[in-house]
Amino acid sequence: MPGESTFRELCHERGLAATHQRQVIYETVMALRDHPSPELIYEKALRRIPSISLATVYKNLHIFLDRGMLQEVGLHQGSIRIETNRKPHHHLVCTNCKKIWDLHEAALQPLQLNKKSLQGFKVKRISIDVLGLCGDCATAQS
Amino acid sequence: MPGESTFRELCHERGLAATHQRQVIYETVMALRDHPSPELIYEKALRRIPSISLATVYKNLHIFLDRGMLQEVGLHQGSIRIETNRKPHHHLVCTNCKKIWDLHEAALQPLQLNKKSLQGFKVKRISIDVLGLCGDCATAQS
DNA sequence: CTAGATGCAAACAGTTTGCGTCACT
DNA sequence: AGTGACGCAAACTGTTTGCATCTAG
Repeated sequence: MPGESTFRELCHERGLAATHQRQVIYETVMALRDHPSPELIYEKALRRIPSISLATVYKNLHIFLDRGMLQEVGLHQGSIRIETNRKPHHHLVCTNCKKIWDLHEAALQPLQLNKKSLQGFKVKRISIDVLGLCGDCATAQS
Repeated sequence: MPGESTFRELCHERGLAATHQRQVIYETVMALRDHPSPELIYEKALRRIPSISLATVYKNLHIFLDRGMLQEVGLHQGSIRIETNRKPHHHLVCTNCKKIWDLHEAALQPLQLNKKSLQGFKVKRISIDVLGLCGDCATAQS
C-alpha cells in the first residue's frame, strides 16, 4: 500500500507520530477539491472516525500547514481554507459572491522578483489573487 | 477645508450620509500606516469620539470596503486588516511571525493576464503575496 | 514506558445582529 | 419628516486551550 507508507514517511521525516486520525485527516484533504474549510474536513473525516473531534482536526491542520504538508489559501472569508490543488496555480476571487476559482499558472506570465527589495527575505512561494467580479455578479450589478 | 469637502463628496457620490462618525473612522484609517485591525481603528477613533462603538466601526469599514473607499489585505491572521498604502503595491508575508511588509510595485515585473482564461471575469485589482521567512525568522530557524 | 496525541468541554476573539433612539438630508 | 445611522448588548462563528486519558514508538 504505497499511500500509507508515503504518509508514514511524511510524518517520520518531521518527527510526527503517524496516528490513525492524522492519516484520515490528511487523506480526507487530499481527496477533496476546491478550498475546504476545517469544518468540512471534519465532517468528511467523521465518516471514517465517528469519534474524531473538531479540535483534533484544527490541531492537525495547523501542524500540516506549519510543516509544509499542506497549504492555506490567502483570501479568507471567515475561516481558514486549505489548498487541494497541488499544481502551482493562483486564484480568481469574486469580491461580491466570494467564490474562488483556480487559475492555472500558465494564465499568468511568469513573475520576476527584484532581489534587492527582498532584504534577506527567504521566498517560499508567491500567492496571486486576481480580484474582481465574476460573470454572474458583473451582470447582476449592471 | 479641502479634506472635509472631499469626504463629503466621496459619501454623496455613493449615497451615504456624511456623518461625524463616518468621517472620523475614515480619517483615522487614512492617518494610520501598516495594516490596522478594526480594533486598533476603534481605539484611535475613540480619542475623537469617546462614545463611538465598535459595531459602528465594523459597519462602516464594511461599507467603505464594499464601496471601494478602502481596501482589505488578503492575508488574514484572525482579523480583517485594512490597507493604508494608497500606492499600488504588494506584500511580503512571513509565514512564521506573520508580519507583513509592503513591496512597492516596481519590485515585481509587470504581470500580464491571459484574457482567455478569465472567462468573463471583470478584474479590479491583483493582489500578490510573497510568502516566506523574514530575515529574523530565517536565522532563528537555521 | 513515556512523550506526544486525542477528545471533550469550556473559554476566547473577532464579528454580526436586533432594536430603540438619534441625526443627516 | 423620513430614511438611514448610531450605540448598546446579546448572540454567533470560527478557533483555541486545559486537562484527563490513551497510544505510537
